[in-house]
Amino acid sequence: MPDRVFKLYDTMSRQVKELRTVEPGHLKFYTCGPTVYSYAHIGNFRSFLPADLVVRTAKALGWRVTWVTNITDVGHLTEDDVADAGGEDRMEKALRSKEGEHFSNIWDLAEYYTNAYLKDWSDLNMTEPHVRPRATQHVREQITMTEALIDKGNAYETPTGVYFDVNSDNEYGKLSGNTRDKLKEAVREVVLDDNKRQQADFALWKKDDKHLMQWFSPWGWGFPGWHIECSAMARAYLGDTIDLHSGGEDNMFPHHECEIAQSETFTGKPFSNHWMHVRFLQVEGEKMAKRTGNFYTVRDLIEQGYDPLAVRYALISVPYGKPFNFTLQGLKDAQGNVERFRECWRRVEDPTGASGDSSAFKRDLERLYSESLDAMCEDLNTSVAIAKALEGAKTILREQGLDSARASIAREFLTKVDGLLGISPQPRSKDTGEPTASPVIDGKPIEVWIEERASAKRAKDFAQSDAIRDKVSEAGYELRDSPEGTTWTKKLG
RNA sequence: GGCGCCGUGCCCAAGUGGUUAAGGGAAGGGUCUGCAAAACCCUCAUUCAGCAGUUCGAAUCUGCUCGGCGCCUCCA
Repeated sequence: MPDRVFKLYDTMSRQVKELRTVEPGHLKFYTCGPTVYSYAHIGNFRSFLPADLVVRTAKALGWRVTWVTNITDVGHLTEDDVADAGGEDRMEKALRSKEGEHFSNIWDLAEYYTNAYLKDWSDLNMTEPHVRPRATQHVREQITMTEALIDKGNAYETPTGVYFDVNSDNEYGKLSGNTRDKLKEAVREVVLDDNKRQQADFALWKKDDKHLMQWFSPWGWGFPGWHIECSAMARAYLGDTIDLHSGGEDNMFPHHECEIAQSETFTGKPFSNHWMHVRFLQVEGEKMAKRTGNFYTVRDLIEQGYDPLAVRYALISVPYGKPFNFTLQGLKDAQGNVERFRECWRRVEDPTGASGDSSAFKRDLERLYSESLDAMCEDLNTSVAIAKALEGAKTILREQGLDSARASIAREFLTKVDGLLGISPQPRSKDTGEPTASPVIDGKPIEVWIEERASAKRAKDFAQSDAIRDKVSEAGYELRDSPEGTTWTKKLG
């Protein structure tokens, strides 16, 4: 296999460039995770999925990967008048609006939504990171870092908290282009906080002895600022300089800008050598919003009968740097293609064909996998990578019956493609457990209808069997006959 | 006001200087099947928003026009 170069767009240098690792063959990668104040929505996962694809691609290249992605379980503030200076804590707000539903306190709320997030993550077949640190478990490191920044003259204490002095960092603004001069010219209305040296200064620590989550610090009771958690956790697990840092495009400023300022003034070394940002998605051509009714969580879509892998497929079908319009039609298209991979696996598990020369078959599949990996190395060109994988699926399905040699070749292809893209699911042993509840139609479970239809078919009473099919169909389910019997699936809305 | 993205067949979409403009969906035809589904085969852009220019050569580069969108201290 020729040595491949893994290229990714780098926000800092504004160009596609090779992803290099400080330690040869070992990628150290940090991804900003969600604040767990509600269910994560498909937009959250649209931005996490490319990180998963970076990890998969790096592994396919034979690299070792250490991937850290955090969970922000202490809320940052809702008001943006002045950098982190005011507003309401997002998690406290969520607790108040949802109090009495499930949660007795804010820690329960964080725990509940953390678990929901982890379930969605796993449903979408995302790679497990090596560490998934939580902000509340690293407050000590955040305090230590804040103290050091005060000592170095990069931060100062006021009656309301500790702030980072952006004037002490000449490079502030290098990622987003929001340099200190430009920030002064910002046209937005801002409320000046007299406690701060300049409005662009952001909080490292907020003094607040009323906050629902508070810790004791050298500055009294309070809680850490939003940006400092990622600096502290990235350093704790990956060291002073990491190879790659990713997040949604909104993270670029202020979050990542502030992380860079904190980390680089603290260590005196580069924080991350490569920056990746994912564009926000739209839904049915509009910004996703609860108000417009186009707001989806992963569990919403699964509830509606969509395959979680189809959701994954749809969300990665367009490269991460392009505007992406998520549509239900696109999701249906995705579902059909995921089914196609499933059909490939069925045939691989049950080879029936006569043996013959399989060398061309092998050569084609090896080439297609290689082209798929090439595409991923070109700034994660998932459109092309998926197209190559699908060509492989068609190559497999074209063989009327696979002999054992071809089945083995096909199995290797499907396994490798699944490792790279995660959309060609190797069937787990005897299904995934969790039997789906049988729907009841006109007072009878669907299994009874299937049995009655089978009897009608045996009696050649096709009018009756078709009537049953229609009845089940009207109830929203589809029957599918196969040599092994009849199965049912929920029809998609 | 600043920064940036996009406009390719009925729909989604890859391609960013040079052989036949990927792939998926839909649609039409066919094979198979009691029906349905699945699967396979065939058909489906002389053309890339418009105009002007650079070039031997442009969907790809430059300029302008029209249209859609994102970010700029809540947000993935």
